[in-house]
Amino acid sequence: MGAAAAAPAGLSRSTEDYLKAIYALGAEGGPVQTSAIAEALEVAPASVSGMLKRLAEARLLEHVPYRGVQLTLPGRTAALRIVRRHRVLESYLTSQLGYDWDSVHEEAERLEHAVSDELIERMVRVLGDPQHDPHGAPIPSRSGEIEETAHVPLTEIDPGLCAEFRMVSDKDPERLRYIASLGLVLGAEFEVIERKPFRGPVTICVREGIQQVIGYELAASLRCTIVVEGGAA
Amino acid sequence: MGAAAAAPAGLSRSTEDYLKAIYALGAEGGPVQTSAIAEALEVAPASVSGMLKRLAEARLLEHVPYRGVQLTLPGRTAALRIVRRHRVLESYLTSQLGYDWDSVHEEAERLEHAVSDELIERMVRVLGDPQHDPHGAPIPSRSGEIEETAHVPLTEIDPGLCAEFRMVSDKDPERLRYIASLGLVLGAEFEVIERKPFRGPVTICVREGIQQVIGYELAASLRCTIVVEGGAA
DNA sequence: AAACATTTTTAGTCTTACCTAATTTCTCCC
DNA sequence: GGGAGAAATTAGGTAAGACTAAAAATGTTT
Repeated sequence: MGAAAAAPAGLSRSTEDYLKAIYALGAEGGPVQTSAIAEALEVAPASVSGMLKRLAEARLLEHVPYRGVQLTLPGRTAALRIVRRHRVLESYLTSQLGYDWDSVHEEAERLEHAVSDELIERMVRVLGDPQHDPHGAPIPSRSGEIEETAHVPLTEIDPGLCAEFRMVSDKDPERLRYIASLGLVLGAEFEVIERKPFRGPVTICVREGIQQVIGYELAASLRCTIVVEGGAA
Repeated sequence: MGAAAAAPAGLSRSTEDYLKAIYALGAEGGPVQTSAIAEALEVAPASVSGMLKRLAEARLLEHVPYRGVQLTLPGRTAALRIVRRHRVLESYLTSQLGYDWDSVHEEAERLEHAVSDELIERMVRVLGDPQHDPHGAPIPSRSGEIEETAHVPLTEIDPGLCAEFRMVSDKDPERLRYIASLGLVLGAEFEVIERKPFRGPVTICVREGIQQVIGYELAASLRCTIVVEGGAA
């Protein structure tokens, strides 16, 4: 039973988008609301209701009317297959075709529905089995396992501590360009200098003498791990 | 005026498939019949009639009812854009991702509708501006120009002459595998030994002492150029 | 030129997936 | 416990793109 849970083939582009969105929204396991899906996919809530009925009939999710939805195992497996495709594509486009981390998302978003499993596995082979995409997100395995990320938002790290920048959402190109302009590339280490109250900005020091002030919203999107001084040796 | 004729963006997958099929069928300039399109795309003739009406309304082709269709300049440009994508993809998948010439077609067929122009141009850059796809078909330029091919079917080459294998359709994987198994790779030189009448088989000699007998249908699909003995120096 | 065959088009359905508008359900507050 | 407001669903419509069956145009034969 170790293998994948019969990932259903031949899902429509729309179906794949819904499953992916529901998976992303329901990462914590709780039920996902219609309005959240509507917002994520930029469609009217009524359209979502209609699609949820079809997806529930196909046993890809369970729908409790007026309450929300939850992916079934086959639904989750199908969603993770798309997530794998998306992240492998982002990795490949970045490493082999010169894309920047702010422009790959859009391209991967279209390609993920068109590539074959074989092509994805060929890309994986060329890349040497990458574990994370260019934004630090873990790439699910072929059988649908995904690494648990235990990252902390920058807004929750106490001043004085050192941290490493580990992950950020790939959705907004402008934000990604701005982050890079601050000197924050994946794996960058920095010290938290100050944190203003009431959702105020966070000040960090990326390199000796260079401080950056980061607004709360942006800081909250930066996922980090706290660096233990002298971790090795 | 030198540039492309305003290639319309945002065509549906179906629309792109129709334009590509009509372009391929109408290579000689004559009108293309409904039934030919239906057969090429494996849809009912009635479905083709419906789509032709939409395409004519969009000014992508001219439709004379009961007679046939012909692409307009914008239609031809759009078709050549798809052909370019398809052939660049086939070249890239073969050269960079280890696909064989018999398996690339299917993958390219799906990807051609999903890739951006930017990705295609990036692939072109990695490949060093290839002029032909893995089956010898010319790759249209970005502005929609395409090389005229003046190849001869193997069935029309007289015994005693030497020829070079230049191009073959990418559609049938089994046929491609068989062709390769005969020692016929693109650019291979051979001598025509014998040609039986009444659409009979053609015998060729690929290497000293090794003769191959090729059925008429297959031989007709092999496009070649006649080799002039001692062409250089 | 009439009759038959072929090709194409029209007519009428179906499915997917979206929309707006109207209704229903849930939640929260008084 | 009743009502206001938010959220979700149903109802009814549109567009693309496919289908089958029936009708019309074209071509071929005698």
